[in-house]
Amino acid sequence: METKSAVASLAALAHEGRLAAFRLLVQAGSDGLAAGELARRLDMLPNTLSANLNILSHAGLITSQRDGRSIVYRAQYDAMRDLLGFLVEDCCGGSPEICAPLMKVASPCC
Amino acid sequence: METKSAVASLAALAHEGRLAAFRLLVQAGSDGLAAGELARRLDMLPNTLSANLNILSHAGLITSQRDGRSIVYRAQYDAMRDLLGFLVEDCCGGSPEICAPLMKVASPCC
DNA sequence: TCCATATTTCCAGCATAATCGAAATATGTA
DNA sequence: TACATATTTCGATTATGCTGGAAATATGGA
Repeated sequence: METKSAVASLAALAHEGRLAAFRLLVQAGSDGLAAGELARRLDMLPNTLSANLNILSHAGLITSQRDGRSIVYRAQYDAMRDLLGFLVEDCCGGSPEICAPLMKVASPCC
Repeated sequence: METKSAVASLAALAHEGRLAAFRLLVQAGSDGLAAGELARRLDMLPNTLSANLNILSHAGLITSQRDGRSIVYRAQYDAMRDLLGFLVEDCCGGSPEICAPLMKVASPCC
C-alpha cells in the first residue's frame, strides 16, 4: 500500500461520523447496511451522511450497491487489512517482545 | 478506547509527513529517534516537524524525552494496538471466514 | 401518469489545519 | 560568559474540510 492511499484512508476515518459509520459497517458483515438505515442509527442528515459515505468509498474502505430504492454499503475488509498492515510494517526494530502484543488485536469472533 | 481518542489518533496519522514520521518511529523500536534525525530523514523543516510531532504526541501515539540537546521521540505501541483493536471491534457480523484475514496483519519480526 | 421514498448533488458560509519565516528557549562547550 | 547546536513557539497567510438547505435523480407503487 502506498502512502497516499493510506493517508486517504486515515483521513476518511478521522471524523467522528465517518468512523461511526465505518464501524457499523464493519460490524454488519457481508449484509451491509442501507444508507437510510445508517442515517437513522447515526442520527445524521441524509445529505451529510451521503457526502461522508462518498469519502469512505473513494478511500476504498467501503463499497456501495443499489438494491431497489436503497443503496447498500459494505465494509471492504481487504482495504482495512492493508491499512492495518501498512501501519505495523517492519515494526519494532526487530524486537518481538514489543511487537507481539500488536498482533493480539483479536476480535471475539476470531 | 473512546471515539474521540480514536479520531484524534486517526487525524494525527492522516497526514503524509506525520504518517511517515510515525512509521519511522514504529520501525525504530525502543531506541526511538531524535527530532533532528527525523527532520533529516524526512526532509522537513524543523519547525514544521516539531508541530507535527506535537500533534502525534497529543494524540498519545508517541512520547518525547530530552537527551542532552536532542529530544528523542518514541512510538507508543500500546496506543497503536488500542487503535487497531478499536477499528476491528465486534467485526464481521460473526463471520470468522471474513474476519480471519484481518488477524493476519503480521510483521516479519513476529 | 402521479406520487412517495431513498439518496445524491450543488452551493455557500464557516471553521479548522498546514506551512513558513522569525524569534525564543534550552543544552553543551570553549 | 559567549557561542553553536537542537528544538520549540509565535504569528500570518493560504488552503482544505465540514455542514446544512435546496434542488435533482432514481426507483417502486397506486
